[in-house]
Amino acid sequence: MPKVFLVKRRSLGVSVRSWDELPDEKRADTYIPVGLGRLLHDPPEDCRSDGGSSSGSGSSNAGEPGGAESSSSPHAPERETPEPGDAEGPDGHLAAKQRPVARSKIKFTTGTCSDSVVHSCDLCGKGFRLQRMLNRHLKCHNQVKRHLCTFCGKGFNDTFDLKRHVRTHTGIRPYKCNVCNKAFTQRCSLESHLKKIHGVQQQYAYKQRRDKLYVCEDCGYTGPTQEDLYLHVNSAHPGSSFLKKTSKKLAALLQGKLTSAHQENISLSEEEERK
DNA sequence: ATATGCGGCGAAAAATGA
DNA sequence: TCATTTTTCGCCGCATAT
Repeated sequence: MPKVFLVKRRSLGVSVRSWDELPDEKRADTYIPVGLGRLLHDPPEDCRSDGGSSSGSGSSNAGEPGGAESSSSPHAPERETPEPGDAEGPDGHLAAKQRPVARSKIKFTTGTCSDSVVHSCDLCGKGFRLQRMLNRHLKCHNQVKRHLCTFCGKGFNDTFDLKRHVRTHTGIRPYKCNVCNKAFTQRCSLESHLKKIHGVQQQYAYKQRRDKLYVCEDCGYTGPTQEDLYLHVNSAHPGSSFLKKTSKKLAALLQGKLTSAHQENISLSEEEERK
């Protein structure tokens, strides 16, 4: 398991987080911050750009055990040519890139030392079993972030990281504590809360997958299955991009169900009418 | 085979309480 | 001011979709 070391840098911006107007019970699941509308037009300091999230600009290296090299700026690769349509938001990627860095998490790695490792990163020496893992890792060294937050312009390498970030703007908190009803945006936050506050230890092995929760990013609705979520989105948010992204297979399957259910309803109502 | 999505870990930063 | 809790996010492993 590779060891990583995070180096702290003083935050430059002032936090905009302000959920204290509402009690947790009320902001559970979904809470759209009052200032969101304003935020869209006037992004606060803290939410500005990435720039440096991981590709820290000139942070000091606070000691690197094992002599691994920093994965960030000192050896940062030349900027890759952005792919077409890549990181070019509606208001332009440049705008996002020019914003000052609010927070910096520079991750240093010592690399993985294993015989099975065949693909190693030229920039930080980290090794991976699979080429595709290395390919993805290389994005960490890239200062251009492909996925931009439409609310604040912050960029991410990973779509899921962006999705997760967006919840801080939409206030969607799918993970609810069943003891005190407090809600969290991430499962690990909930689990940490359960452990520290309620002394509830999760019955999962290291890295064991939990039951997947299907979350509607439009309203915070959570369902136990993908089908359940699809049906919800289909009826509540017909224009949602989720529907476009749903796999064709599942969509066709569910559409079939919907249609047959619909036809069943029609024949039922026709029958009732006849009566 | 490759790309994408998601879950999970872990750590920094921020918030909150004593 | 310090300790504790919560929030946020970087990045890796795995599963699934393309």
